[in-house]
Amino acid sequence: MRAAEAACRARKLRLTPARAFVLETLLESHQAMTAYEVLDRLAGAGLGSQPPVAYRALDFLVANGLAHRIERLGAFVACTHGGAEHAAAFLVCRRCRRVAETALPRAMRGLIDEAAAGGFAVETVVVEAEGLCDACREAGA
Amino acid sequence: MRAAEAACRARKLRLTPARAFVLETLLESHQAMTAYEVLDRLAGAGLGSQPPVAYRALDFLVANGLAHRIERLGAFVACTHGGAEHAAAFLVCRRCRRVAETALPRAMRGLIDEAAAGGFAVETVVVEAEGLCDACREAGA
DNA sequence: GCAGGATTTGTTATAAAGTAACACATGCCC
DNA sequence: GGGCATGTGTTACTTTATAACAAATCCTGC
Ligand SMILES: [Zn+2]
Ligand SMILES: [Zn+2]
Ligand SMILES: [Zn+2]
Ligand SMILES: [Zn+2]
Repeated sequence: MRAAEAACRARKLRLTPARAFVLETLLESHQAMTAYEVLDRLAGAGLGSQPPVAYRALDFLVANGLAHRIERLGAFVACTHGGAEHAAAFLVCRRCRRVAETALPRAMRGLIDEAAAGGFAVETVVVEAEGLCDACREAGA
Repeated sequence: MRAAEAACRARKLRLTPARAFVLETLLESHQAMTAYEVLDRLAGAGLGSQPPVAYRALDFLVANGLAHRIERLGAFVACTHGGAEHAAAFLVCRRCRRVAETALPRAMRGLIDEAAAGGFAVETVVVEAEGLCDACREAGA
């Protein structure tokens, strides 16, 4: 959180109350949250009750690398890197929706270069591994 | 298409009229199609007009490796491998929604092994590179 | 301080994507 | 041809996401 605030100051981004609240909410949740779950929290805090409020805050956080959208779940998680420039991969538990962020394998370069050779200009890469986390595996599939 | 029919016979899968129609539709479309676009075609062919009709056919095709869901788009493409067992990565044009299927980099193994070492059992991996295809890049961003 | 532009918020309404549930039909095995 | 699995038709609904536009707020240069 501190890191995020610092990153926003450094980049002259406005971490408004709603945005800060959403980021804190994501940081405290240990699972991916849908926009509507976030919206519930916002409503509870009196910061807005309509979908666009949640989507706007989330869009801001994602655009500035403070949060990530997990495509597989249509849900969001706080970034664990405090917003520094980075490419990430995710381990997504299909049972509890817990998400671990890891470094994007260097080997992905190969894919990008190959694509470029074929005329395709890669801008972003989504890597999401779905499976079962430790706790869920022990608890039974 | 021939390959898909053969694969279904070999695996005792029922490629019913609706399923075959959806697969053909995807094969002929050179872009990813949403479930509702598929549904429109189905309706046009008199094969059903309600969302579950499209989703059931698509679920069948995806479950059996004859089509893939592009998470980034919430849309579907026919597999270019005729259903043989395989892990794929995708190059997704954000402008025209054209999708190219490529082999999943062998290096992804590293990610999977690393996850396993951390107690996470990977079952499937989604790799989608988003960017601009050759044609769209030339036409201007 | 304050005009004027850019950004952010509040709100309504609507679009798009996906699923639950259940009755009915169809194929398949014996 | 009885019984069971699989597939279909349909209704209704949930979840996810955006368009559009007016009001408020912030910044910047004067
Ligand atoms: Zn991150
Ligand atoms: Zn889990
Ligand atoms: Zn494929
Ligand atoms: Zn394109």
